[in-house]
Amino acid sequence: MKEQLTELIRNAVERAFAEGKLASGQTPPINIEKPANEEHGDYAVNVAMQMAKAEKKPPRAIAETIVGCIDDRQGILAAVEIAGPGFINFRIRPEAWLKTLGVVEAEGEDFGKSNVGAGQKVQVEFVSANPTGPLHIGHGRGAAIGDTVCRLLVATGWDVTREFYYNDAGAQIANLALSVQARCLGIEPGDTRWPLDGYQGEYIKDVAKAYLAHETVNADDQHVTAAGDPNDLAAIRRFAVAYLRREQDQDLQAFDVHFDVYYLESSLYEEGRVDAVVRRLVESGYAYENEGALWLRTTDFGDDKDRVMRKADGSYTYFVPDVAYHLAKWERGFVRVVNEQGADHHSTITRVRAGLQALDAGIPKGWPEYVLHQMVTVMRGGEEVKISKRAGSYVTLRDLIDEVGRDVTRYFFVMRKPDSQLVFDIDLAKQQSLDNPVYYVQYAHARICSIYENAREKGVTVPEYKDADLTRLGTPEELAIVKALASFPETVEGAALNFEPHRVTYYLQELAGLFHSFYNKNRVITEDEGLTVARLFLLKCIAQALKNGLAMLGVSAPERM
RNA sequence: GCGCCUGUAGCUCAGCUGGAGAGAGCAACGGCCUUCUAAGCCGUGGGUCAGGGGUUCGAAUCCCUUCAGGCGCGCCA
Repeated sequence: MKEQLTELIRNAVERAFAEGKLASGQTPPINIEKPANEEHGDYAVNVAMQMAKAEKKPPRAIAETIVGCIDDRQGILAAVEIAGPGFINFRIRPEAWLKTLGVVEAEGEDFGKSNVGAGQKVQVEFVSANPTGPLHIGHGRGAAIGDTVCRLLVATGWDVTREFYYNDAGAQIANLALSVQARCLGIEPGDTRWPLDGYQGEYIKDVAKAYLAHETVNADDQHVTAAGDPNDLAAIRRFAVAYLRREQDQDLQAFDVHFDVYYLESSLYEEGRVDAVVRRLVESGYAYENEGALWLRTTDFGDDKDRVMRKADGSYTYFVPDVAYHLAKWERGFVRVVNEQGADHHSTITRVRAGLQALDAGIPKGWPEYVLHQMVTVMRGGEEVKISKRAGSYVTLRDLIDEVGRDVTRYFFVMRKPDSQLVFDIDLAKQQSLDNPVYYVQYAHARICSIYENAREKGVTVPEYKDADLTRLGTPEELAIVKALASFPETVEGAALNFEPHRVTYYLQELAGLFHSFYNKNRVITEDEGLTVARLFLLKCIAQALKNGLAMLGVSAPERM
């Protein structure tokens, strides 16, 4: 609908130019918006105001001219008015609105999708937790946002690769191996032989026990049988990584999050990519030696200080493999790369981009893109639950899913703009009431299914578009629903474009609210067969939109609650 | 001290990339079930959009600044 109207206006402006009624010859971008006030119609456009300067005419006069040039061949307009400082307000004919329901049926599960991505490759990296412990709440938010962004990109026509990157060989992993080894040998935290900054969590004991028992673990990307020898540190490391990767996989599966690629930091070293990147950076002239270390002049690319690449001890800082990894992404042909990560790592953005620019590899300045999410605080019984890895008091993602369910967890994590901090209220999440927006939306879907059931018992089947006489619909509540349905694709597109899944949750709550309101005011199944069929069809469209929207969030649409 | 994020109703938060007397949910108060799920609906009250400047025909939205909160500022990842 919005698109049709945009064309109509653009044509009108161009016709005005062609007929010499307007002089500037420059068509500004047509911004159509939905006025907050209903008296201002269904849509409003501000072109006349935007053109005022170039035309050297008052906006209202320009508006008059444009309106005079509108050629509404399809007859979608009921009224056009010029209002306020120069807005052109449009009212769409109810029949035109109702026609959009045909689209909902025709597209079915695809309703809401579009093809702005045109099948181009995009890679989304998210979670990327190191295998040193179970996934915690922060990873959960990242997983929910990242996966939803992927679903939204798929829905808007992109060819999406989901990728998980992790460090399987660095200092932290060495520390992990030492911690497991200590447990194998019966050493406890606090013991003088306990490794410095060792991982103290209970789960380390489980890893040690499994290792000593020669267990075999199969993770998505790791398959290792334990050697069982507490003196073989390398074997312990391999086993511990696989074990904890498997744990994380189970968490992710419980969350319905799946990856296409697991990328190992160690492979960057094995394939010589890290050395190659350092060489290229030295050749490009942005590197220099100082105090025994090799530095990169990242300040040339907006960083606030230069960064060390190779430490005095000869090893690399983490940011070098990071650059190598992103160069590899670029070479794999991703025109777009999106990194979803916690905002506490935001300083890596400048560094990674600076490193890539210093390569002179023709990588665009703003590549890769980032979605950063702010911290999550967990509340239970009105008190904050502290998350401390070292102390072992630990709210894991799996604990949360087990306690409140996958649907609620996913929904809550994407309910807020990633930029704002999130308070996860476990008590609220567990409530099966109107306080809980997930159930509110799901209930609308279930309610519609229940009405279907009822209709079936009375011998009425769910109708198709061609069976329904939609002119029977026309109450304000019904039209409000139809208009909301028509705006679903725009909502999805906006959410995908801005990496803002919360827009979908707000949309769904609004649509569910419109339905509940309609339901309380009207009966669907009545003696009036024509009206019954028309309304059943409207409900079918609502259910479709709810289901499709929930699917984009990875949340189920139950038929019964 | 510097960088990023945030500041909107008592609480939790939207505000469609600058539009037309500022919205939703919860909480408070008052109503609606012999009829398709009351896990629902309807109504009422509630605001210096943190403060101050600026740009603009027009600012919660953009720029500057002050204040408050969070995160980050390693030859850690």
